[in-house]
This record gives sequence, structure tokens and C-alpha cells, in this order.
Amino acid sequence: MSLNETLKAISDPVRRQILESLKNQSQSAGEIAAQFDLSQATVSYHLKLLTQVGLITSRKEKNWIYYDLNISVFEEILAWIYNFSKGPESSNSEGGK
Amino acid sequence: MSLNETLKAISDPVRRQILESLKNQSQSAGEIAAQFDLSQATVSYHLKLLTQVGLITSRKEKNWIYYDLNISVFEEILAWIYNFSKGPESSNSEGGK
DNA sequence: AAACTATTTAGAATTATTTCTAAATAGATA
DNA sequence: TATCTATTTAGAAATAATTCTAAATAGTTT
Repeated sequence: MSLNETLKAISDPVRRQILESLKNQSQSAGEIAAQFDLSQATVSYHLKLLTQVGLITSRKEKNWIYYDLNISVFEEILAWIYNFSKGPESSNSEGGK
Repeated sequence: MSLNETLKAISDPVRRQILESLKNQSQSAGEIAAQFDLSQATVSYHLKLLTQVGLITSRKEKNWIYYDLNISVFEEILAWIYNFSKGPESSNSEGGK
């Protein structure tokens, strides 16, 4: 997915908390939702967004849908940031209407 | 400034383009604004936001206000991301209403 | 001082994101 | 099959972010 989408995804505190929660173990949608003072539907919306952007993956098991962190996507963000500490060969983050 | 604010700041494509433009040279508000198809006021709003978050600094010189990139703030973002590739000693991104 | 230049501030309009409730799916169990 | 459980989808309401125009600042130049 695009860097733009990825950065937007991690710019929300609820979504970051979801990622951090998944850092230690795989969890079902319900288990994740239980950690928030938000409706299940709202958490489901955030999970969908994180999935679209590739930051998490999901797998169905019995009655539950388990979510897992997908660390590899962070590399894209790192690459963008490294561009600033490195030389002047400029990068290019789409956008700028 | 907070990680939350910083991530929100870089989640906007216009602001990322400003950062990238400042990567190579210091520029005045007008020079920066000229690169966008947006009003000067709008660009000024983005510059203010980036300044608040510490990603850029400004200095007045004659009739102009020059902006400079402040790379050090990126470290905070890097630290957050590194937490995922590293062990399980969990971090903590405020938020989660 | 008056006029000019560069930029910001205010406030409103527009657009996007988040959240909620209610209903829909889809699979599991009785 | 009927019912139950976990989760998602739809659509509306609430909140937040972006953008604009017009006016305000502040410092320069004549």
C-alpha cells in the first residue's frame, strides 16, 4: 500500500494501540475490542483499515478472526525517514494537490 | 512534542512535501508556498503545524521568514517503529480514549 | 509617515475521519 | 434447523482537519 495510507494508519492513537497490543500475541477482534472503550463496530473499522494498509493480517479460526502484526510494512516508513538523514538524492511522497 | 502530534504532522502529503523541499535548502514561506496550488494562508497553516511539532524551525531575515528542517525529531518516530522489530518490552503510545 | 512586501490570523465553508446504533453475515452448537 | 456467538457492514451523527477569503501584523523602503 502507499506510504500515505500507511502513515495515516499509524497517525491514529487507537490504531497504534492495536498494533502495540498485537506486538506480543495474536488476538481476536473481540479481545482487541475489549481493551477499548469503543464499540466493537468501531474497533472493527480500525482493524479493517490496518488490514488494508498491510500492517496486520487476519485469519479465521473456528468462531473467531485472529489478527497478527505484520512488521515488514514498517520498513517503508523507515525508508522514508532515512531519506532525511541521508544525502540529497530527494525522495517523493505523492501528494501536494 | 508528542509522538501523536508528530505522526499526525507527517501523515499529510502537503506537509511531507514541505519537509522534503526543505531537505535540500532553507526556504522562505513564499518560496515554499509557490510550490503548491494552495493559498499562502493554507501553506502558512501547515508551516505553523510543522513548527509546533518541532519538525521545522523558523528564523526571520529582513522581510522574510525562513524555514529549516529539524531532523532530530525524526528520531522519536524511529524509536517507536524500532519497538516492533525489537523484543517484547512494550512501549506506550498515549491515547485509546 | 505612507505605501509596499511577506506572512500570519480569524472565521467560515468544505471535506475527511471517527464513532455510534441497528441490521446483516457466517459459522458453530444444540 | 433454530439459535447462539463473533464479527462486519450500512448509514447517520459527531468531531476533526483542511482550505479559502478577507483582514491584520510587522517590518521595509521611499
